Amino acid sequence: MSRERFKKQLFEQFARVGRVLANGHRLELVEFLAQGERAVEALAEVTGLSVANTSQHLQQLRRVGLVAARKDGLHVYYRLADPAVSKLLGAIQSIAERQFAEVDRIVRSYLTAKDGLEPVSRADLLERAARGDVTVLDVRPPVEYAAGHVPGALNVPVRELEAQLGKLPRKQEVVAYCRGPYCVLAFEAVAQLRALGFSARRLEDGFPEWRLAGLPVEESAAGTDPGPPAVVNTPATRAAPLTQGRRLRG
Amino acid sequence: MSRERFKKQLFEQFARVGRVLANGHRLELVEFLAQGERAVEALAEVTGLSVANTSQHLQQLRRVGLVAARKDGLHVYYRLADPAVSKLLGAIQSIAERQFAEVDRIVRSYLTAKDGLEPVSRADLLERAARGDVTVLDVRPPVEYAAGHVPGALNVPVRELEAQLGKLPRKQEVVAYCRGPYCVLAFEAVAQLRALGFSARRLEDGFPEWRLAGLPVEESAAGTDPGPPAVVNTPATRAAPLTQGRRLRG
DNA sequence: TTAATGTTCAATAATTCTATTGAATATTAG
DNA sequence: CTAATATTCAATAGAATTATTGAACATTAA
Repeated sequence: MSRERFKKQLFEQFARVGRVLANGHRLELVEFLAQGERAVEALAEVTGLSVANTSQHLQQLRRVGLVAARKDGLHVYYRLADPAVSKLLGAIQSIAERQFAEVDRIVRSYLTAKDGLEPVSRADLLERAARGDVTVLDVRPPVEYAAGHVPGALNVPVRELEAQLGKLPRKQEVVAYCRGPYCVLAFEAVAQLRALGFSARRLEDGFPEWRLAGLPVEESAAGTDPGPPAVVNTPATRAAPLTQGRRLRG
Repeated sequence: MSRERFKKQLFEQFARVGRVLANGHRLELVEFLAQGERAVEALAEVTGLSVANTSQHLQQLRRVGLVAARKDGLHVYYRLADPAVSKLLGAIQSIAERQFAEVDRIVRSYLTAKDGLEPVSRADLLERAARGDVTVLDVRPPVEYAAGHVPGALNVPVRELEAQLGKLPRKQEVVAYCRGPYCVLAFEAVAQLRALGFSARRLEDGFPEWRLAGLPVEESAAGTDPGPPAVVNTPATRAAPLTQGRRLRG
């Protein structure tokens, strides 16, 4: 094999990974999977894609080793193949962020209020939580909360926020978080709370980054919905063949 | 703006970066640019693309902020916009590597000899170089050598290796390196040297990774070819508009 | 000014990717 | 066994990406 051909083949392999990162829906799937494993239908709902289409995107992700899958009964649960995938997504986001005024513009145009939205750093939150002078608010759905959350965090999904205001002390600052720097749930919660007179800010990034940073994580059953088995991101079971001996139809 | 629309737009922005990483030639360009800046024609030669095509690929890389460009006289010099881009490429390569038996197969099928090709770690090389019991061999072209190399390394391009064997002491092990883990020059040099009876191994990864690791770098004029100005990877000058006031033709 | 050079632009055909549709497959429950 | 469910497969039309071509542009030198 000539050196030129060798190089072409090699970079073609690398590009296969790149191609899979070239679609917004797939990146969204990766972001969502960063929290733990999910079945196809749930992923379809989050992204707004059809189930069939979601399945195809997931298989592309799986083919290049970005996600892994595990079959349990009727469901196939997907998860990130490696925490490094989360970092890869972060790198892409940060490059996009740095480059595109547009990313900033989109974020800002969604957030009507501009001031006071500086996020709280993980270190600050950890310290203030230890002193007990802050209310930590997890605005993700109970399923995700159950799979792991910041110790001591209250779980109030955004939809129920207004109904459950009573849970929140008014004297302390509220720090809200959700899935990651671009998960809009926390933005929304902060906006709502501030509109209601609370002092509220976002945590920098979100829960996956908290976990990645090696900070303490609490796991517990959620009150309402047990959700899928709370096996979170264990890269132990490698992608076994999902279809046994199925072949093209003659 | 609804939350769904907001998310779609955001991930579409991220996917713009992903799309640019979806092509083998562009990844190859990034790998080559990891060593320092290069003019378009040189990049076209390395990748085997036409100049026009290379230019278009480079502009795609530039549009999403992966590379930056600087115009000097007739030439436009491209460079990585940020060392983080090098890491991003590395992440993609490592995922591809982990997933594809094929990547391994390609590499191995190019290397006829399998044994003794375990690379030398950077730490080992640094230590042994200090003791002087190893010959460090930089097999990249003189231009690249001049822009920065491992201290004390001899620069003998692969093509001239056989002619310049006299420079190499036979009693010491030779450690060869080039651009990165997938640069084939070092593989070739090692294969040649071993065939000639030398004890030879590769350095793990290559020079860009050496530099990224913060290890000492020596810069010097190359013997033969001064090459382009040896400004290496300074993210200081941001991409100024390259075309001044040029418009579509009526 | 003109000529030469390095780079970029614009249009095009060939290839590749995407979402949709409806059918096929595996698993569980009855 | 049959029915119901979750997922995957396969075919297809519409959209996007790629390499090629030749021309246009910007810079330097004469």
